[in-house]
Amino acid sequence: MTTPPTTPATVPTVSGSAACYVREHAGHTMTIHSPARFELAAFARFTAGEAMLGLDVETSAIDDKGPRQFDAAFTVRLVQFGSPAEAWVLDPSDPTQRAAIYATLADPARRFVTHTTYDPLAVWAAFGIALGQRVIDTHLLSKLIDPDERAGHGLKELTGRHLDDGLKHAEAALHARMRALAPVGHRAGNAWLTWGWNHLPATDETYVVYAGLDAVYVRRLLPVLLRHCLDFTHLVRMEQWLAARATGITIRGLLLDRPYTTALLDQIRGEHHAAETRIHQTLGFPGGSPRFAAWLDDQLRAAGVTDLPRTPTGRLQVTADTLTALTDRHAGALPPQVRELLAARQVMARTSNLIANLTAFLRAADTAGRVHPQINTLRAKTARMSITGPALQTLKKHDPRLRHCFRADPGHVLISCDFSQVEVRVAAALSGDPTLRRVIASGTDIHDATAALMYGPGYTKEQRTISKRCTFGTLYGGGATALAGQTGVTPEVARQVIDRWQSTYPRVIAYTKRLAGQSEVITPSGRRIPADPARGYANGNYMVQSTARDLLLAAVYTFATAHPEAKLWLFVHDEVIIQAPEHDAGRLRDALQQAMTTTFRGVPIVAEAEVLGTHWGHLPDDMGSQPASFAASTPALTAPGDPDGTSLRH
DNA sequence: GTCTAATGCGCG
DNA sequence: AAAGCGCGCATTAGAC
Repeated sequence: MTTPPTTPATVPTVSGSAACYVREHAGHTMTIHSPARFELAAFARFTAGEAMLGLDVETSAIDDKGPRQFDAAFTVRLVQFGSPAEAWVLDPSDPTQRAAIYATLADPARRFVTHTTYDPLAVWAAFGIALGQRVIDTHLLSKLIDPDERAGHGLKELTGRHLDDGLKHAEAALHARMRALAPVGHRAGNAWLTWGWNHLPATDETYVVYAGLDAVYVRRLLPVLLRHCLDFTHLVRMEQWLAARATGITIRGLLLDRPYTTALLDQIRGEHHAAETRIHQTLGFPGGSPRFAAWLDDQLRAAGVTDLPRTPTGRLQVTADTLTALTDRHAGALPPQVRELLAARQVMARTSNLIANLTAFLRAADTAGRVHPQINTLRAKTARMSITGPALQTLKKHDPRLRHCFRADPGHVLISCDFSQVEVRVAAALSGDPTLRRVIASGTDIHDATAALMYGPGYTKEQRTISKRCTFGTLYGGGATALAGQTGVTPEVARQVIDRWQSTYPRVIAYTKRLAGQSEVITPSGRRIPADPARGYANGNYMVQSTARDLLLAAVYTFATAHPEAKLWLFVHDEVIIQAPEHDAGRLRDALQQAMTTTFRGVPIVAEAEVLGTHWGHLPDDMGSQPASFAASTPALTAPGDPDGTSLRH
């Protein structure tokens, strides 16, 4: 693609800023109307002629670790509406323009195209309007076309690939402008960028042109991407529905039990500090320093302990894991004082992760005590979702104190439902392996039955464990080395176990072998996943993991559309958590379990639902009273409007 | 000290 | 023949 030079043209006006700017890229002329001289009648004519508008917003700078769009200081500085040839850049600080923005966004007949969910969230935060399914996301479409995150799904990359490099030029110009205007003291590192987003004048030509072109280009991109989606338009519909629900979860937010979280953090910090002080006072340097590793290394050498894990530069590796192994194996050989400092260092390792988590919760919460996690509905190649800010899918499950930080809204309870061994069931359904299908149909424990088939009815506990690992290893594409590494058996023994598993379920093996040779995996739902040429063995996992994800989506769709009174609260891969009115908990628990209990190609898919109660994590009774009371201390909260549909807050 | 890449560890 | 899969993010380690 050739790059004709940008043709800046400014339509002169009587005084001050121009009314509009004209830019030409690759033979495409685009007019950008400035907020400096807004004309309501002309804007109304423009919107009346466009059924689908490109939508983009420019906002104040965002701190990713904070409440983002839900921060009290967050503002939308510009709102842009675009057709393929024209953009209107509006400044909401002007009452006339604000009213025009509001009327356009709130019009239930109007559709928008944005890139990512950043803009719909900003629209909610600034105007209280939930766009719901009235918005289509080009990022979502791009992920359906190529689910590989590394394919480049940014708006600049996509428009550069499919249209021309006009946006890239506009962005470069904007950055140059920000650097040029940033005052002394706001130039180091990325400070100029933060300053620019917050303070660049709303009528600055470079800023206005950049903002307007974003809306034009996202609008131009839509039909190009849609053409690539013709083979899976049903997925587009489904994913758009899910994205709107996920945005609803983000908007509603999860209620943080702040008194509990704060008290817990204080307590853990106390433990951490005590351990750190003990080491510092004894040795004269902090437990986290490399000097501690060197000291410990010396002590271990003196005690005759060698052959320990080291970093590439030869330093002793000090992680929670290596410390535990060390204590388990060599504590007896160490003098009491060394043993004690080692234990203190372990406390530090254990508590630092907790502190990081709890701090992140509190930082992410808005003034009402709600966190608004970002949900990427198509993060993994397999379409698995990710949750960030905070990363709620990765909290240590066996320490219920972490999950206990989150609670249902007053008068509500949380209900969780998860699939039982869904990946094994999906593998049975897709491969059609008669033995595995029979095992599942019989309703007995899959791992018990597998061990019995492999070793006879008198199988040992160890044999059950290794055959279970073998089942998962096969689904993941693992081999003898991996199995040996996990179980401690020799690779030869692992090889024999795998052989036994393979002759028990030969059709599963034949199926994954067949998939391994393909350059692309197409799932039953029509999803296309490109294979990694060097790792064809991963294809089986892509297929199974992705299909399991789509079974969850189908079930959630069935449930959520039938029961709008229950609110989706969180997804954890093969588990969904909803929030329901307390008085309705039993009925909605049953309905959720029923929706998730289905049949896939003749194989039963089983799910189990459970009413969790007011909090996510359940504390054992002896932990309940530990950190300060929280039950009655939650302040009355202003309930946000219902963001699931297309609704208005005010 | 500051930055980044790798590692470790949490979840499924 | 051999190959564990998919994530997020704090910590660690090393370069500058």
